[in-house]
Amino acid sequence: MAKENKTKYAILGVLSLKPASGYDIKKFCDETIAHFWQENYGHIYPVLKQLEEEQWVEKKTEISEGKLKHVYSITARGRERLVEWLSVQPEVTKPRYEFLLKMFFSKDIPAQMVIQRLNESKILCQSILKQYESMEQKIKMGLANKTCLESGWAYRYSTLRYGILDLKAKIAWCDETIALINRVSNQDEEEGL
Amino acid sequence: MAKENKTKYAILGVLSLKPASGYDIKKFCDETIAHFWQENYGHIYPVLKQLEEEQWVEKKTEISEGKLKHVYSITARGRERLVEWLSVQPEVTKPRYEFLLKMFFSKDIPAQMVIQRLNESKILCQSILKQYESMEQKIKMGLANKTCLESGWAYRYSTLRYGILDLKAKIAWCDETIALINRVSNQDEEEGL
DNA sequence: CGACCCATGTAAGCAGTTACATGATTGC
DNA sequence: GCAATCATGTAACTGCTTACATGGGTCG
Repeated sequence: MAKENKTKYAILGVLSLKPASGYDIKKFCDETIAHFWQENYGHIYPVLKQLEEEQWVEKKTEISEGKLKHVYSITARGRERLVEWLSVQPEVTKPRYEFLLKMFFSKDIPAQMVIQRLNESKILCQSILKQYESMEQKIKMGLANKTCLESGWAYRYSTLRYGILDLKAKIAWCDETIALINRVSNQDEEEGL
Repeated sequence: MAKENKTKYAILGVLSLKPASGYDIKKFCDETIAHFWQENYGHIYPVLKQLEEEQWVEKKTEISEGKLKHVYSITARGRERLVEWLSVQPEVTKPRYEFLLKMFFSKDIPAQMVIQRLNESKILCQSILKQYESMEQKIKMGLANKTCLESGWAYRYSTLRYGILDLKAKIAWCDETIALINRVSNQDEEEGL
């Protein structure tokens, strides 16, 4: 019943790269996979406890510089589960796009307001796209220097590429939608005269 | 605290078009906005009750052909709330893409399996794209016949266009990612020799 | 001395999903 | 007679979010 807990596998994935604490996991999510995945402490810590009970991960408590740190590492059993999960074709995610919901019902607000919102969205997308593209450049330079040729770079790179293609599509959509609404609302005015 | 209930506004939006029962609302979601929004009875009915208490909607009980039907219509107050919600720039949705999460951590499964999954995704996207494009054709024909020139068609049309551009981007991404993984795994083999 | 990062966790609570329960009508 | 569609709801449950609580270290 209800949805499957995907946080489990996200944590398992992060730990498959190297052992980490709850804090480290959160940081990794924010710094590296934030464009398609988010986690928060309120979910990470309880799920880590759960994973420990299921023996998918192991806890080691370290004390360095007076600071307490719980470092978790993936077990053999955990690695099996991870591979099992990786091997299953993911279900199609059916996200709920609030901005499209608003767009769909927007006839009751002024067209100029809708266009303004679209422009704001477009500008935001463009700025994120710039960031992604500079990340892409860095990866490409690294490749040229052969400094990041460990196995798996291509998978990580592809998720960035997804972000880039997705943003470009969104920007194109904003452009064509602005043009469409302008055309239609001008037409309405002419008919109104 | 917690997330805002967006179902409220989705229902309000549907009722702003015309009065409907819970059943009708569900049907509308499935038939018309399913590509970016889903609802289920387990949420619709309780939220309708809530909206009635807040006097955003009104209930009228009809009995036709022995069947009980609760028809809800939006009130003036409800329309105000809807316009208020429409006027606010939606937050950027940060969806969790399970397929990208898997992709990111895929180095532990065979490259050929990843490619197969990508191919399956691509084929699925293509078939949905075909459906969307035939819907688009119908709308365009309707426009030519001037049969659907009520205000607001452009907004609904734009949501379909979003679906189309999005799917095209996904298909392009599948293609380039398959090519990338093929290139990298061939390279690995050569180095292995 | 205040801001910021490191570090760990709990509690409350809503949103949303799935399964269950019920029954009439229509059409093959 | 059986499946599908119309029609309304409830119950149980989980996933995830947000706010709260706490405390040490570092740097300007």
